[in-house]
Order: sequence, then C-alpha cells, then structure tokens
Amino acid sequence: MVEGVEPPKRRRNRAAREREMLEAAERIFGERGYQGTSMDDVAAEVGVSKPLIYQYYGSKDGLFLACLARLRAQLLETVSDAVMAATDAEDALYAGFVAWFQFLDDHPQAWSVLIDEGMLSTNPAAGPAAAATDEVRAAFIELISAMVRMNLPPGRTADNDEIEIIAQSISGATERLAIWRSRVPAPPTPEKVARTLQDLLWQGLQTLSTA
Amino acid sequence: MVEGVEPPKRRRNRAAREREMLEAAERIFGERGYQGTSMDDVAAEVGVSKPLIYQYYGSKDGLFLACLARLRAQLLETVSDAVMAATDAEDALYAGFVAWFQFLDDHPQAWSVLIDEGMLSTNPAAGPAAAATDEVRAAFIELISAMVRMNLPPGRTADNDEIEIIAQSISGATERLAIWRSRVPAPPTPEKVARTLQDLLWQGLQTLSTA
DNA sequence: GACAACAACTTACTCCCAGTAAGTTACTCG
DNA sequence: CGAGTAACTTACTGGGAGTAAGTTGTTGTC
Repeated sequence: MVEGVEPPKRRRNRAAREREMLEAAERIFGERGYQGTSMDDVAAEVGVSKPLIYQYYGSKDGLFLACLARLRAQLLETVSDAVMAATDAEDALYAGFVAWFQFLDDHPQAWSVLIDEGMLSTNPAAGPAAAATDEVRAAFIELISAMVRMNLPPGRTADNDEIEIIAQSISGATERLAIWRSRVPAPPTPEKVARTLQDLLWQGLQTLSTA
Repeated sequence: MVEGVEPPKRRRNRAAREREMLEAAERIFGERGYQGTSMDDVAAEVGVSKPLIYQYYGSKDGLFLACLARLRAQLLETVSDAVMAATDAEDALYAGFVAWFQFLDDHPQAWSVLIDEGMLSTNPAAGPAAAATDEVRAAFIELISAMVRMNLPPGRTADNDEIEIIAQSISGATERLAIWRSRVPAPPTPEKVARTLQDLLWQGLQTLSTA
C-alpha cells in the first residue's frame, strides 16, 4: 500500500496535549477575547473534540485561568525584580513603572488576554478571570504598600488607611495608563510615562513620610 | 361572580412599561450583574413576556445601556457641579473627589451596575457597556485635563502628553479607589480618601505647572 | 503474540439563554 | 359598532457551555 506520508499521530500523552491546548487557547483568547472565543473554536484549532478540553481543564474559566497563570507570574516577577534591583526608593518606584509598561509592550497578546474580561472585571461574580486578576492586583498593592512603608522615617507610625489609599491609587493609575497606552495610536514611551507618573507622585509621597 | 379585587390592569402604554422595565432591570442588574441576569428574569419581574422588552429596548445591551444613561448623567453632573462651585484649583480637585466618592456611596446599586462589566470592560469588543463607560471616563478625563490646564501659569506651553498621562492617572486612581471602597468592610469616609488623594497629587501638580 | 487494563479520545446529547417570526388581544377613535 | 393600531404572547431558532457514556489506541505482562 502506497502511503505518501505516515498517518498523522492522533494520540498524544496528556502533558503534550495540554500544552497544545494552552497554546491554542492563548492565541485565540488573545485575538477574540474571552466572550468571543468558544470552546469548540479551541477544540477545532487543536484538532480535538471539546470534551477532551473539559477533561483536562474542567471549564472555560479553568482554561482561561491557565492561560493567565504563566503571564501573571512573569509580570509579577519582572516588576518585582526591577524594584528590588533599585538602589533607593525613588528609583525603585520609577524602575517598577518602567518595567510594568515595558512588559506590557513586549507582550501585547498576553496583555489583551489579561485586559479583556480580566483587568476590567472587578466584580468576582462578573468575570471568570476577575479573581485571578484581583490576585495580581493584590500582589502589586502589597508591593507598593511595602515600598511606601519602607520609605517612612523610622519613628513614624504609619496610617494604614492612608497607605492603602495610596497603594490603590497607584495601582489604579498604572492600570488605566496601560490600557490607555494600548489603545492610543502613538503612545509615549514607557520611560516617558513612568517619568511623568513619578513626577506626579513623588513629592506627595515624601510629604506623607514627614507629615 | 365574586371578585375580591378588580383584575390587575394588564395593558399599559409604552412609556409606562418602559419605565417599569427600566426599574426592574436596574434592580436586577444591580443585584446579579450583567452576565448573571437573563432577559427572561427581567421579563418575569415586570410580569411581561420577553419579546416585549426586545421590542422596546432592542437587545440586552440596549437595556443595560438605558440603565446606565440616567446614572451617567447624574454622576457627571454631580461631580461637575462640585468642581465648578469651588473657588480655587486646589479646592476644585478636592471637591471633585469628595463628590465622586459621595455619589457612589449614595447610589450603591447604581454603582454596581456601572462597575460590573461596565467599568471593567475596556475592550469595545468585550463588553456591551464598554463604550458607554468609556464615554463617562472620557468626560472625566476631559474635566481633569481642563483643570490641570487652567492651573498652568499663563505663559507656559503645556506638554499634551503629560497632561493626558496625568488625567488618565487620576481617573484610574479614583476608579480603583471607588471599587476598593465598595468592597472593603469599613471604608474610610469620602473626605478622608479625597484628602489623602489630594495630598498625594497636589504637589506634583504644582511642580508640573512650574517645571 | 495475545490480552488486560488504562489512558486518550469521540459521538451525541442536555440545558440555558439571546434573539425572532408570526400571530392574538385589548384599547381607541371615527 | 367596527377598523385600525398599539400592546402583548406563544412558540420557536441558533449557538454555546457542559456532560454521559461509549470507543479506540497504547502499553506493560505473561
């Protein structure tokens, strides 16, 4: 029997298939968003039937969260590293901002996965990725709070409400700026944005420390 | 035939029904979010069949947008009024913040309508209310930009990028703070939050004006 | 090499919900 | 009263999430 090519391998082991699915899902979610993507789409892309995805990832949310996980870790690590590498508080803030905006420039597709239904979803009941994105946010807020606290003079007792308010503000500002940059035709460079934000906030932060 | 009460009026005119539908929709969206609400739910609540809602509002998005419209107008007006009533720039900023947080405290249900899938949706393709919420945001950003510009010394040529960055930051900060306040058990008062935010930003804003 | 046992995979559904076509019932005005 | 229209309903389509139950390939064992 003349067979031009060997028949394509149908069966793969679980790990390999999971990887395939994840890659396809990342791409399709990135292109069409969460709502715009159906499980059948992903299944077709992988060349597999839908229930198999359910068997491996449990639900559409599960698949989406899996897509986010890598991303999340990378993003957090990138920014944390930049902050930790800085020599003083002022530089740490600036470096963190730059790392944040730069990362999102470097991973536009990943970013759109995060944004769509994720960044936006604030209500845990609303979105699937809401919880996951909230975790990222919480981690950043923790990071910012820590930076603010460390910048406080030794003797001063921090007003926790104030620190929380400031951390939330900075987190909100950076998120909105990221979204804005991703949608405007010619966004300013990460450095420019970071610089401006730094200028806007730094003096106020100093004042807090000495009030 | 003994009829205890007169048979309930079934038929109403269009305007009255539209109002009924809008009220029901506002309540249900407020409770269960956009995704969690089905058109059948709303129809049942009003005591009417689903197609009637479609006849009047066109689509689920249409209904949701109608809910947002009032809210939107009120919110914008409240904050604008507060800003306009202020005597100087510093007070205008503070008054605007207070008005914003206060309004959201006073309309928690309305607020949750705005947040859920609305505030969050940044991608036009993602959500239905995305466009509407973006309009609110755009209006605020315009307002903030104007305030910043007016606070500039007469001779200075403004760097438009910087002003945009600042306006986006402030908008993002206030949004995030509002969401945070709505979810934390004992949020600080509007005045406290406004004060802290004011302290954080004011000096930076002054610096921009004289840089 | 045969076969048991498990892992990989599929077919063929269910249910839920947005949206619609086509018809029916009550009100109103001449 | 009857005609015309506004208000309303029943009964459907289509699509997508999720699932029950079965089938087929692979692998290790004698």
